[in-house]
Amino acid sequence: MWGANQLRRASTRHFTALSVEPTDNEPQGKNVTLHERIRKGLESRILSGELKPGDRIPFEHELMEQFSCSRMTVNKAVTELVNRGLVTRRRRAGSFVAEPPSDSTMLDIPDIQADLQQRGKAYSYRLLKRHVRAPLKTRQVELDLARGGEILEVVSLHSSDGKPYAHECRLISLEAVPNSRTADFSVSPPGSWLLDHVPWSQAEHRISAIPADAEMTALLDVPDGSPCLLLERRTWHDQSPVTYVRQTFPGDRHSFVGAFSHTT
Amino acid sequence: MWGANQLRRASTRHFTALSVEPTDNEPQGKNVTLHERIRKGLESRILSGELKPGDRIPFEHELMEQFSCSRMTVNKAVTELVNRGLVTRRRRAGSFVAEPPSDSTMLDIPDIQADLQQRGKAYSYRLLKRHVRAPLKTRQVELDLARGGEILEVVSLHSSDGKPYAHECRLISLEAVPNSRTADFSVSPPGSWLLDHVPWSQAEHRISAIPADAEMTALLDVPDGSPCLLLERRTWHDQSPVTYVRQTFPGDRHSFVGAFSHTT
DNA sequence: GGCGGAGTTATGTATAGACATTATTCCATG
DNA sequence: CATGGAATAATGTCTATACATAACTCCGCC
Repeated sequence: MWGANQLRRASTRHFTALSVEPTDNEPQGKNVTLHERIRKGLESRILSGELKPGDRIPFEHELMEQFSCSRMTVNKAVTELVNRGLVTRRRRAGSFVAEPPSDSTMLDIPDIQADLQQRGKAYSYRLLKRHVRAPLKTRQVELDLARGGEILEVVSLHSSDGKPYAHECRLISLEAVPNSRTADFSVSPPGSWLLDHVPWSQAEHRISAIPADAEMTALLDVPDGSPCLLLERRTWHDQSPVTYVRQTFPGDRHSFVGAFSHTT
Repeated sequence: MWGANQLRRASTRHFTALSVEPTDNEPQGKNVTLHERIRKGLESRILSGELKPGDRIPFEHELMEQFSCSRMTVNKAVTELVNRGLVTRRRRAGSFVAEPPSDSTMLDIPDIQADLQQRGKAYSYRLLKRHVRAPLKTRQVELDLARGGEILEVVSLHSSDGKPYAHECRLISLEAVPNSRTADFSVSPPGSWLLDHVPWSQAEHRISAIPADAEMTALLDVPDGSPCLLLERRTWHDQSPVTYVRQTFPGDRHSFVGAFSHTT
């Protein structure tokens, strides 16, 4: 009935991490509880990428020994990580780093693919441009990404049933993701590649409405000046910028839909 | 630097509640754990409005007795409610239903007020129209809201530093919120009134880009046909529709910004 | 070989008790 | 009357233990 994209997994529990953060090497005075220290220790190992999705985290009895505490305490820490979606547990087998949620349409384009297919549409993708270049000195976003090095620019077009669905211009930090230099983006979009290679990232989104310029008019097949939805997203991994993407959707054909609740 | 509105507290942990739900009168077989039953019991009393923000929930020793279980078990249940933001605790005093978060700009207009003031802008509000009417039979949204009765329509304009900021057309279910019939919306917007009177609601959002029509051109002071951001929101309380709102922002002046994270 | 059951292991839930912390009440003393 | 301090009552954390449950391993019997 309301249809269109889903805006899911949009949570801001940790959004402060984008500005300030406590450097993690167990500082903060003394009044940190034990289960919190255990949780934060595991959490930072997961978020930093040391423990990757699918990896087993230490058994509860190992953590008991390591922190010389009771099982209830480590259980509380791990249970909290399960609640936050970072960990899944399997009886007899152990506890494992969870796969990052893939239903975050708002977070990345490739889910448009799943979304479209769910609604019986054909998804297709076309690479328009791909090159490595220096950041523009006038664009702070590009300088942040480059961090002294170069950036990879990937421009592409996503289509639904053969009709243009979204235009995407993406910048990737070669500093943060060096092996993106040799990745193949001619078949699948960079978004899905990044999701596989850089899980557990934070993102900042900006949605606005803009008129179609000459380029969009041609690529998206819309009248000149017609309203388009512009979605900009900057993504970080472990405090360092990873990618910036600018996606343009024809405004009359698409919208972002999401369900929210006060209750978390 | 990125400025603009904040898209906060946007979480979808419970978004399935909008479609299916388990009616709550403790069904589901037998394999429901005790702390879950305790938590759900309190949760439904809070979400239904029986326990309002500021109310004290039973002491842990009372819950112990009521469910004849140990304190650790009720503690686990209440701790989970704290994690979800439904409850706050004060030593010696007890545990209380939390105030609903007010930083949810995306969820309601009145926070634009706070947002603007924070950035040194003057916020003003003007009521354009207000009347009670029957739902249009051709609009499913209005029929859902009315539930056999009438609906209240409130049209208003929000301004920043004297310049139009957003146009708002709101429908309120007189069935779900009967005392809105006599509420005064000439000074403060209906959004903030509703937040005070119907806390703990769920909402479904839709963001799209549309061209300004003649009415918006005049009210928002933008060129004819220029892109506008349209935010539609339907809100439920305890499974029943409360309000539908349609907010139009000049696209060149505003955007929605939010920070997200995979990690919850 | 394969099938089934016993044992093993790690998580899942719950208990009873201990001590700490915080904030309130209330009383005694100056 | 004010003020300091003890008693009190709630949550905050942690322990040691128990039993349940799921899933895997291994071994023996047909």
